[in-house]
Amino acid sequence: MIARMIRPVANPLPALSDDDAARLADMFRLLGDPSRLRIVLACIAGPVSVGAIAERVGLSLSLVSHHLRLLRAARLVKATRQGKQVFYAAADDHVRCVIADMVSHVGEGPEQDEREEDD
Amino acid sequence: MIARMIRPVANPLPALSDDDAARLADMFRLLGDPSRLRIVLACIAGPVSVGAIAERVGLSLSLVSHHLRLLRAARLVKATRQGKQVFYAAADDHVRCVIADMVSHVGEGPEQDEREEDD
DNA sequence: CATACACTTGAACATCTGTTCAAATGATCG
DNA sequence: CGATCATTTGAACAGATGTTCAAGTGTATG
Repeated sequence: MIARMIRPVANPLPALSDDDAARLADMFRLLGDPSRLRIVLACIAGPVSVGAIAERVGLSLSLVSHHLRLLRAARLVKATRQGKQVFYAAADDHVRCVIADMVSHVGEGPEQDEREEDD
Repeated sequence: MIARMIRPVANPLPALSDDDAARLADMFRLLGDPSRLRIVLACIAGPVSVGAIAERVGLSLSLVSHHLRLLRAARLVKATRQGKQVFYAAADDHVRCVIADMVSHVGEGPEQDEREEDD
């Protein structure tokens, strides 16, 4: 019940420059890979070590690390060293919001490819 | 003022299945291409013809059509025929939200690649 | 110092994906 | 019907991208 709270009906999106659009696209592209997205989802849960992530999502340590590097560079996740381990967490609430919104969108309709729907 | 309204601090994101994650990733991947994202942005403005989009974003008719097909299949945009022309618009407010949230994220910090920031 | 653990890095490979060009479809008008 | 406009489609190509394997850091422990 409290899950789906007051949703502002979307900001006006003040005319992004082509450069801004490119930066945005970079972010979306990072979330656009299933493995990487699952890694991000694992990080949203809370600070998790690389090994824990790898096990959770069922990917090699190496691959997870590669992905984390990209996500870190884009500031989608942030890292914290603690002894031998490195813990990763979602950078801020925006990434959670973005994903939550997209979940809403997907949950909307079972996605069928039709030409028009104005009949 | 009314633009940035009450922002719920993000839904709990109720444990997505690997399948759901894949579907989500598909959506994000579509927004992850600069050309395609600019097309979506053009569609958010309001119902626009393919030709108008092509001119606005500076891409060939053919390419825009190819992209629109993918966006349509993912229900990110919806099409409406009107005479010879076909008008496209953003499917719903969710896509606007998603993009707006990502804008917020990018606007947050000028993105630098550091190992840790807990000092 | 040497060993072991946790993670990172680099190069190589196969695959996917955006783009282009040419041809085809659909719709309106004379 | 033939012509023309608006959009779509298919095949083909170059470049980007995810994945793997092997080797390289860095940190604690004995």
